[in-house]
Amino acid sequence: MGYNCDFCGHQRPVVYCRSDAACLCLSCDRNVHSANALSRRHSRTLLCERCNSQPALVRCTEERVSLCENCDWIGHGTSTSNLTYKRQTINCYSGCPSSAELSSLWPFFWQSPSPGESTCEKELGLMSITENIETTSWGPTGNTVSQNKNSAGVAEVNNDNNADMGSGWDGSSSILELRSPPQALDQPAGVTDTSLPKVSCPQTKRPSLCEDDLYDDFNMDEIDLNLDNYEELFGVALNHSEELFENGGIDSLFRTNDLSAADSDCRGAVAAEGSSVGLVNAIQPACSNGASADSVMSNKTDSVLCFTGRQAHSSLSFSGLTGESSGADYQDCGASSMLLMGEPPWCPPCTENSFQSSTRSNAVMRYKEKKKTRNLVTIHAIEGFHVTAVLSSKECGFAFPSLHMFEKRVRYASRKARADVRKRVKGRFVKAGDAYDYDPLNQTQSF
DNA sequence: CGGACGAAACGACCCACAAATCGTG
DNA sequence: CTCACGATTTGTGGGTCGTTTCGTC
Repeated sequence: MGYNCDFCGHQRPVVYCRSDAACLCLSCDRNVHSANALSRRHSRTLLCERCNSQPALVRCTEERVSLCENCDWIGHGTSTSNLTYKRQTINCYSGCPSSAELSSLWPFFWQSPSPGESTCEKELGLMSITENIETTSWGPTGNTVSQNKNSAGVAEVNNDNNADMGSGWDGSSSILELRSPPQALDQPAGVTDTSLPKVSCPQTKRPSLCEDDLYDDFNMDEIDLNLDNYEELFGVALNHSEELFENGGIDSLFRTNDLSAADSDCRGAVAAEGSSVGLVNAIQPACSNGASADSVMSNKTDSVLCFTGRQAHSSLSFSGLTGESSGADYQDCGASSMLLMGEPPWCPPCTENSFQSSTRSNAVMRYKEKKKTRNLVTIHAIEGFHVTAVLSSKECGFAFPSLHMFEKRVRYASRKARADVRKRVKGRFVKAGDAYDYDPLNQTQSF
């Protein structure tokens, strides 16, 4: 991640593609995401103008700068003057919007002095919309450019917590609003508003999240481990996942996904992001309502909660063979890295440990009991999943640059197919014609 | 309570070779 | 500048082995 376009390497990056985890200039964004129908579905947003590595979530109208969650928190979250900063939520787009539509989506963007001066951006004028009503994989009603026009491209968020707190969570919310509720962005540091409801999505009639909910209803073990097969996870019914969505407040994120079977690869990414984000969102109000940040983040047994998040990711991503995730995964999957930093912006540190020790120990016990079966479920899902989802770079028209998001994703189906049928000796490939002890084709010993 | 021991889990490594990438003319 | 060609690098999966973690005595 740097200060040049990840694709062309010399233009200044302007937008961030979550699906590709790439920072792109507008020209490359257009080129890359017009390659095929799948790439057109990628959800993009502005790049953080401060760190130049993360997708921007908000636009500070005072400083006229687009900021990611981290930079926004660093710049405003700890400052008492953050109340004076007026910020706007930055919406995503997909497809290949024209310059006019981009300007409609991000009116501030074209006022900004930084982007748009290169020939790269001038090409925008030649852009043609092939899917101007292209729906993304995220929004319940289709997070489209046209949809965003209704709100002038921005969902204005004041620092008044009471002002339209739930606007980002209604049926027309955009992906960004789903990921980062306005109250999380603007809630002053160190303030725990006990008047806030316990639900993460006040207007979506989600069940309240109490401490027990955190363990019982929201424990991924209760959900993903019951999956008999991976189809159940990504099937139409989504029976078990329903529980996740109900409890995590991301139901609308998935139900309306109209992804084709051919796009199942992206579907995995959707699941990964959605799951983690939902967890973060659900954890947030729980913390802000008395659950100590320290109890969540720092103790040895804090793994109860942290692993819950890890579970959500590893179980649904269908790519992490190890079943565990690194910190980078959280970054990539869209979850706030604050979760890893120990001081989430929505959860000011406090010393009181509000978790009952017995409750925690019970949760630990449940975790340990189910730990063994977890990986089996995940691996089964992986085996049946990426075989059908993988496309080679030739088949796709371009290489996936976001491989670090899912470390074990197969990049080249042809190589996998060859490796699958290659003869081995004790797991190692052998030269063609040599004696072998394992033939994947007939599964018999040839000695 | 702490050390010793075994079991389980985990990750790194290896192999051949076609495909992808790079460098040169 | 484009193309062709050779050299180099990459990536793929199953088994093995060393290390770490966990549980029991």
